[in-house]
Amino acid sequence: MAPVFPLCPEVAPVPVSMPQRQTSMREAILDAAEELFSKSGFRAVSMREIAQASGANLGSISYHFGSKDGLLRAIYDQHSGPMNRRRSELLNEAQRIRDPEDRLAAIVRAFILPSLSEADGSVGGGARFARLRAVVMAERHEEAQKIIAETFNPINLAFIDALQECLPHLPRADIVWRTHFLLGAVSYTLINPWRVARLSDGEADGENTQEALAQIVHAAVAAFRAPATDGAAA
Amino acid sequence: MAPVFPLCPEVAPVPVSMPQRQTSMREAILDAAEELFSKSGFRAVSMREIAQASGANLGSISYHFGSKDGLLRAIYDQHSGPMNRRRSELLNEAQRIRDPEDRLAAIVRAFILPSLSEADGSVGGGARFARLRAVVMAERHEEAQKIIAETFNPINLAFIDALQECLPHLPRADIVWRTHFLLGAVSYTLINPWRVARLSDGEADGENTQEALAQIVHAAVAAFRAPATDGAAA
DNA sequence: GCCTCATTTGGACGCCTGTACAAATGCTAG
DNA sequence: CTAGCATTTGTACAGGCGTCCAAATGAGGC
Repeated sequence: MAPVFPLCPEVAPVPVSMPQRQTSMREAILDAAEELFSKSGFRAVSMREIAQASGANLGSISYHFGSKDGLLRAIYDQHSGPMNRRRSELLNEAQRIRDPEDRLAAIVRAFILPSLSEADGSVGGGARFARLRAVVMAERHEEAQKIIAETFNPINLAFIDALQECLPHLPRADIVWRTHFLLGAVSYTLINPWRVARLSDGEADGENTQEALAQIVHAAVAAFRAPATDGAAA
Repeated sequence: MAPVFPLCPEVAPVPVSMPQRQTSMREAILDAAEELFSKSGFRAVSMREIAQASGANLGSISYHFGSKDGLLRAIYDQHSGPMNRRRSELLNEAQRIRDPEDRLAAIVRAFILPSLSEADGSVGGGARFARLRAVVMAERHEEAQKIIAETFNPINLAFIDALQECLPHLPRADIVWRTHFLLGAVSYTLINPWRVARLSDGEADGENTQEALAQIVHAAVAAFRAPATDGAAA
């Protein structure tokens, strides 16, 4: 017997209005799984942990998602649509800016904002999902990498094209490299937010989204504005 | 086992003297474990896989290292000394440069070169170990994070101090942030070297150490040279 | 009322995990 | 050659894992 969690989050000591999302068990499982995966990675979290955290039965997870991989894919399906839509909108907005300097900064911001902001129109916000992506990517989980590539490569290429338009003098390879570094900086910040605070003795705060966003945009814009990298400069 | 990373162009075909290391079983286990951990992370690799890859018996691993955590710590112990020594040397060298512009670039290079180069004076080179650190760090393995912080924070702070000396006008928080981004870019490149090639249609090569080093140093120097980030600019 | 279908439940399955340990082996010194 | 110690071997263990399934439960249409 496992009488740990009798009944669930829905009829629990919750007031009335806010927790509207917890209608179905399926969503509770998705939410709990995303939370746990983003915190500890994919492999380290067991289906039993997810079951307990969501108040669902172990078998219900299999019933709704088929397998652990299926659960992961469902999480991606839930988020990739809204996130990419948001990024497209922001990119379009940014591209309408005439001044190339301002446009560059706006594009960079549009590129990373949906990954850093807490609200992206879907449950849990974009930051948690972005952290999940970063952590799972680092695990080199094959299925996840395939999904990520399929889902995010097209929009990433659109951003690279937009950047190329701002910086016509740069070889495309340089732009790709710097975009890659930008993604790395975001990932690293999402995975290890506390490191900034530790290295700065609390002067900087890695968990402050606004601060992180301002710092990263500023640094990235400076990097993009640098002249072409001479390969022989090594 | 499969030689998966053809990353290094510099000292590849050494004929006679190098591969004498395989004398003891203990070293064979360390080598195989580092290889596997750096490729797939800590949790995903079982002791049985390590045993098979190293040609050792499962029990021998317990005998030499006590536990799986012990094995991980042994890997860190093997590398952290040489790597930090190398970084200190390079930092000292860099700091002797008079011209602040050249000095900045040299410091950045000294900061990351031991993590990217294949040879750091210890078995397997620094790149594999750095990749291991990046992957394990992303797994949020507690023991590993403790070890990493203990081992690398002091030298990281030394680098930050050196950078501050080159850039006295910058608030320390800005320097910490940009150093953090630099680490993120390196980690991301080590974890996903192929992404650069995919995004650039092969025009850029993420597995080419020299190219990666040149690109990352160039971008980072530009970022460091940027004026202070105004917090209100968000 | 009953029938139906979606969901939930508890448990079982086989496999794999890290660890422990007694026995066998190999090497080195006396 | 033999004694002693370091190392290697094979195996056993207890427990966690993802998956699967038959039975129980629930709610809505007739």
